[in-house]
Amino acid sequence: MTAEERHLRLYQEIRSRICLLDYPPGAKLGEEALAAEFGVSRTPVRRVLARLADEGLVAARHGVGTIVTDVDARELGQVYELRMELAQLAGWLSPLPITERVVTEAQDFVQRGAALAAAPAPRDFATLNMAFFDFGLGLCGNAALAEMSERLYYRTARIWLQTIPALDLAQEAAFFHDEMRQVATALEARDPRAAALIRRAHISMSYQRLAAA
Amino acid sequence: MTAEERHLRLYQEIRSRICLLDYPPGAKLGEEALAAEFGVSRTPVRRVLARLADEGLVAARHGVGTIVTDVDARELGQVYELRMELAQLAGWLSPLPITERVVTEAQDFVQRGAALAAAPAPRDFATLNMAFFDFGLGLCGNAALAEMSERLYYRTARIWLQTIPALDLAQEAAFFHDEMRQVATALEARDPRAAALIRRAHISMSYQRLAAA
DNA sequence: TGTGGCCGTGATGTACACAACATGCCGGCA
DNA sequence: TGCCGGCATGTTGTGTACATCACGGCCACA
Repeated sequence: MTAEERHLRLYQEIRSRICLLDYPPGAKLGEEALAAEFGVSRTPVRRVLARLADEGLVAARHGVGTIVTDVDARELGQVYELRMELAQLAGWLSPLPITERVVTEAQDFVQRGAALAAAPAPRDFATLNMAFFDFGLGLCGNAALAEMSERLYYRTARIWLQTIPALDLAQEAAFFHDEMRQVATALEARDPRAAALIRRAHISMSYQRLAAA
Repeated sequence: MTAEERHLRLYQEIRSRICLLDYPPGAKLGEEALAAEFGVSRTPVRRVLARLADEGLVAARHGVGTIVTDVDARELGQVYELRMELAQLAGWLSPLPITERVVTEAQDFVQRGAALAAAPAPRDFATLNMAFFDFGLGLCGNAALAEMSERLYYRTARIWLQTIPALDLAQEAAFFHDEMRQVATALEARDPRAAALIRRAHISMSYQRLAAA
């Protein structure tokens, strides 16, 4: 395994733990502890934590520790405002041709969404949401747009699991299932712009519910 | 001076050198050489190069060196497409109130633009362009949007100086001067959306001229 | 003379030791 | 009893030696 692959695995693993609240905001990510867990030295771990710090997910303070950051309301609103616009743009800037395989994947997501709605669990919800988001990135032919969208998504993804206790989990799962059904319908019609508009609408509604809670 | 400040200075300095072609695409950035120049060890330098690698400005290859990347035509087009949209969004998503000081700064940029048009020089051109871009970032109240715009700008900024020999330098300086005049006029009218639309228009026209060369 | 393998050289990647720093505790003193 | 200062402890930041890797030149051999 090459160095870059190791870095990517470590990065995605720790990022995932932050977004799934295995490391909640305020948690201390000890470099030594992580190094021991993954069987490497502090150096590659610091490389990953530096990247997470650049992306705003953690903050390293000398003599104290590397702390998972919190998401304040102002930042959250700004990120969602921008995410809405980018989600729509994904349907207009170089959308990739919708292949049969893409449609099949979308239908598979609908089924997984149905299973989630039947037995909702916060962690499964968040995991499926991340997977569906990654699927959406694959439909975007503009690499820069996909990169920015991913960066923004993961920047605030963790507040979702933080807010779930104040929301109706079953209703949220139903909304999510509906979103996937509508997106799948748009993709079956080979209409990337419709899919993008649906995504934008659901991001908007999701934020409204988040902000109200 | 704190560690983060040192990092930021080093980062901005090296990024500037890349965008001003002091380090042209293909150039090797030796960690040891940079460390010696700035009077530090390889460690902080590697921290900076890692960030530049994450942003796509350089590529570190084990056993070879850290190389300044080139910008291919497809990436350039996608980045400009997205930058146009973001430039317009800056006028709509939380634009900051336009103070008297902002107007004064804009008028100062117009004067500097006039001086540049009177005696055009590629490097001065690029430097003023970067300064004017940073000024524009300060008008955007959406921190996420400003961050993404900056990232995208610096990602392809170097192709400008690369393409200048194939363009009409005096004409480009005149275009740039016009852009600053129009933006200043919009800001004097306290109309951030007009300023944003002007920025978008000039990004679009600038790309058309770049792509034709 | 052409070619293939070996090795020197220099680069980035990793590990580790030490410096710099923040925090909390504990004891002395007013 | 309250407060203040020093110190122990643990953390991130830095420096440095070594491991790993790629490239290019050189030499042996066919």
